[in-house]
Amino acid sequence: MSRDGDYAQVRRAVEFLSLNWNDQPSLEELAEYLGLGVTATQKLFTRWAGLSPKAFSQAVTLDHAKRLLRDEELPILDATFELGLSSPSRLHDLFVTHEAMPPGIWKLKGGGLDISYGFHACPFGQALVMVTGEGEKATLVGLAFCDTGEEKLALEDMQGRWPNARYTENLAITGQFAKRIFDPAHWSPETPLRVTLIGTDFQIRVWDTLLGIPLGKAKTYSDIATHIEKPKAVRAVGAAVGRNPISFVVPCHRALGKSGALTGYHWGLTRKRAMLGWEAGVAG
DNA sequence: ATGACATTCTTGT
DNA sequence: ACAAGAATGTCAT
Repeated sequence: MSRDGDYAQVRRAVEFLSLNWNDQPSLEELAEYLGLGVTATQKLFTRWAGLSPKAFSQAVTLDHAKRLLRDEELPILDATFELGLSSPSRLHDLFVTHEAMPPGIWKLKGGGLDISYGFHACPFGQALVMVTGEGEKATLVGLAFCDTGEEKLALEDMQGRWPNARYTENLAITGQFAKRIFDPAHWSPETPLRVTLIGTDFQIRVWDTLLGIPLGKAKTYSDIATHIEKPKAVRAVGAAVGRNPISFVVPCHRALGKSGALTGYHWGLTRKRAMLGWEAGVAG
């Protein structure tokens, strides 16, 4: 719970670090900017991500981003077989089973779909969770982020994607998902997270590819374009990645520009940096 | 560091 | 059908 409340300050820290990314700010400078003591700053970060401020600022540098890209190692995992089958590097990752929604539903813009939604505090601010189905068959269709006070905008953004669906607030249902997603202790292959992708064919192939990028790794937009056998569609890939309705679970934050630059993020570049830094802590 | 432009796919009209 | 735009990439300056 303290971890969730920390994001407001972590966000300021990440902003500060990316603003001054060229001249490695010292812990003292960071603490001063935050208006905290040096030890309070230390504690804030370890509580938030199990990462010291220094380790965190290293994790969000260009160099580190390039390192994520470099390790060629495995080709992108084929996302269609990930249930139960995992590479070592995936051991600590969030496990997901996913299916694509029949194109008909996409064309109807969510018509006939009942969606429960709810906001929950998470390490990256407020998470908007959207779920269809109940009990065993409940499946995640949307995940968005915003800062406290911007909930309405985020909800409108998401509702605009499937304007014909029926929306009901239901914190009991969405809370289960939130807990499972943001607490690495709940990540396990035995209880994979059920996810349903609603989008065009092209988008789904792109999101499929994203799901195959393990924690602690990243791919460039052109890597992804090559993987779906449309090597020149880099720009269209960027658009599709940005359109991803299940942010974080479908790890769109692991898509980087060829130079390692973070290029863009629908829910704010700062959040993308925070996610990568947080993941560096989870991975280590 | 900045800017022009090539290129592919989605989406709204 | 068509045109605009997108979380890119590359090359020139």
